[in-house]
Amino acid sequence: METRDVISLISKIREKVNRFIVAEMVKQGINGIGTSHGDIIYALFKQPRLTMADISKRIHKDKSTVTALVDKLVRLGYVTKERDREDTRVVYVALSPKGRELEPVFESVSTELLDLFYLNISDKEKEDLLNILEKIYHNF
Amino acid sequence: METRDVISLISKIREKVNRFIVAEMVKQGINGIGTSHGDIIYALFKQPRLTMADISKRIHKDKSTVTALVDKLVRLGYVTKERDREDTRVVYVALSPKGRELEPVFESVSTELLDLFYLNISDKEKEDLLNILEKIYHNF
DNA sequence: GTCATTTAGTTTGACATCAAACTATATGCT
DNA sequence: AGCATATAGTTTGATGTCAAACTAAATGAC
Repeated sequence: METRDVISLISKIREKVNRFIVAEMVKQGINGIGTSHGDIIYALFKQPRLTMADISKRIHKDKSTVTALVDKLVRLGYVTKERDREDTRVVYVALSPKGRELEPVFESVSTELLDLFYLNISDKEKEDLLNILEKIYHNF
Repeated sequence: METRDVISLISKIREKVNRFIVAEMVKQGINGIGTSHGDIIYALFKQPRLTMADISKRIHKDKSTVTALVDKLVRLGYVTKERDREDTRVVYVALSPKGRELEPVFESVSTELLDLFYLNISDKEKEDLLNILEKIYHNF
């Protein structure tokens, strides 16, 4: 029960959350998608198209990582890549119809996750938690 | 500022913590060591020798991952591997003299990390944070 | 005592990830 | 206009990670 344990707890919780998400997706028949792929798809629900650089910034992953992640999503048929006509360096990523079908699945997994995550946590605790974590985040 | 953000914050904080640790180690002249290697060495400060299975359990990583991590530590000269005479399936991992020299470095990095992490966080907040995170952890 | 099962660890194959080097294109300066 | 610089993405190489298959050794049931 030392203060140091908080850091370890944070790692472990993150791990549990990731495993939960992947497992729930598999239960709903969605295979081969990790949390980073999910982050990309989630971003595309809100913005119909994003460049590789946009995605990199959004999901906090290196651009070369994004190349690999998006290429996998293309392979799985969830998104498409298209070059900009004017600035041919730019690539736009957008959801395919199959990708759009994931939205309700994501919604339900997200709901289940939050229900479990916040089980027996009061509103005040939720608020405190958010405030404290934000302070810590800004310390770095 | 939604409740959902907490999960994303946790991921980001964990990422920051890991980067901080690795960067501080490099500053102190220790290269090639990631946080998982650090976890192994840290465990060996407290227990003079551990089996591969012990380590796997301690650091929450697959046993095959532990094989790779420990082999790297052997290559870097920080630990040694030795088979048990009686049960030759078992391998003991222990710190080398070079590995033991890391203890003060770890101490100082750990202190710096905690100082930064808890900057401007009151004792009450620390306690609340630990309690809430423990509850969440046990939800999974 | 022999055979099945369990246990400890390694190997293999796949993939996420990053950093550095690279390609191609656009922009800016003169 | 022409060259230097900046920007967008990809490729390459290294590493951490897991799961599944594998090897070797110990345990247990009969």
